[in-house]
Amino acid sequence: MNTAPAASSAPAGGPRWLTDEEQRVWRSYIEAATLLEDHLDRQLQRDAGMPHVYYGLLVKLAESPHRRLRMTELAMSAKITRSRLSHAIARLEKSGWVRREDCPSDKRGQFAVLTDEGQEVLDRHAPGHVDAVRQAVFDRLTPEQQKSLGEIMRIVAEGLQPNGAGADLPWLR
Amino acid sequence: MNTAPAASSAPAGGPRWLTDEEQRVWRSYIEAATLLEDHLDRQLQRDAGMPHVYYGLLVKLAESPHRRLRMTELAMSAKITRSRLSHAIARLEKSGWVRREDCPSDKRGQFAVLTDEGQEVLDRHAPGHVDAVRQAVFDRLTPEQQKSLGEIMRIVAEGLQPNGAGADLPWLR
DNA sequence: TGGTGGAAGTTGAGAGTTCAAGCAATATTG
DNA sequence: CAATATTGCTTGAACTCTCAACTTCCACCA
Repeated sequence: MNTAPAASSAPAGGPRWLTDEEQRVWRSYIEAATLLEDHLDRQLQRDAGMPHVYYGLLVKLAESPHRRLRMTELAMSAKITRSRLSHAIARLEKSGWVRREDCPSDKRGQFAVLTDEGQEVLDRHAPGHVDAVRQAVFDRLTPEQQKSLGEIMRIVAEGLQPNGAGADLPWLR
Repeated sequence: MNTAPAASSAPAGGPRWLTDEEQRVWRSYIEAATLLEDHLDRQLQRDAGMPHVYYGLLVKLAESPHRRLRMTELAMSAKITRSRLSHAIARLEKSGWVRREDCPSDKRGQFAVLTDEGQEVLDRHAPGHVDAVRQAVFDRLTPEQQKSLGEIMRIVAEGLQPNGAGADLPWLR
């Protein structure tokens, strides 16, 4: 959803428009990404009572030593801003799935800790979520396509990473 | 962000967990999608004063006959709900980039029409947006990868489409 | 022709996100 | 060691999105 004046590319320094084929690829990407995010959000909101991102946060915590992570680490790992994470953790705390703990070695620091309830919610709804992901993505792709998707997305993600040879951001603002 | 108890898959009817490799692919997808959407939103918000989705709506209108589309058609084409579109068009109307028009043949119907101002905003910011997309995606992928990405995302999108051999939804609720 | 069911679109409230500003604690530097 | 800059995280307001009504109008059919 974004480009195309008339023909393909401009003569010299003008904007390098997307070719028709590039446009088709981009459009497919946007559509799939929109539908997929929407689909997973809806599935998890219905079944587990939280959006997809929040579920992802619980998973990250569950995989971490002592089920805990510093706020900034969690934010970086989930690729979201600290602000967004602050609000998210506040909400997850209200639901009883996460608890905050002070960091002993740095009085500014906070740990987000997965509670037992949080772990239970995760255990209870993981199968349904995996199914949704399978049905929407993996079951429809050949092994080669899956591999390809992984490589492609890894490249794109790296390019947008604060460090990743591309950006100059102090990490997402 | 979502799956993995310990090993790969369960014996019988149990949930089919993602393999380690599938998990890596999925993680890469989520990260790239999150970073990309964030990046484009920020770019467009800064330069053009609207989020990526809204920009996409203007593009759809610009490509349509008489720069207009019925609300439902626009919503379907952009893969968003009617409700979301209603709010979005209200906002774009306030900004002066879109105007609503009654449909003569169906008194319930509304057209969303791109205004001249809207077209100008689009013309003014398209180059910057194309650049952003190129830098983040196309410049980093080989032609084969681009082709592959297109095929993969087309498949995923089709699977989540209301009709597309998969869902039973009255089109997104 | 007058119900009745469905389609088109909107609305408002609640939830989530962004952005800029802010506070407190740590690191750095002269 | 006292300024000063930086880091870690939070906050509130403005904005966007979702969900569940709700209104209006069309289409169908007896």
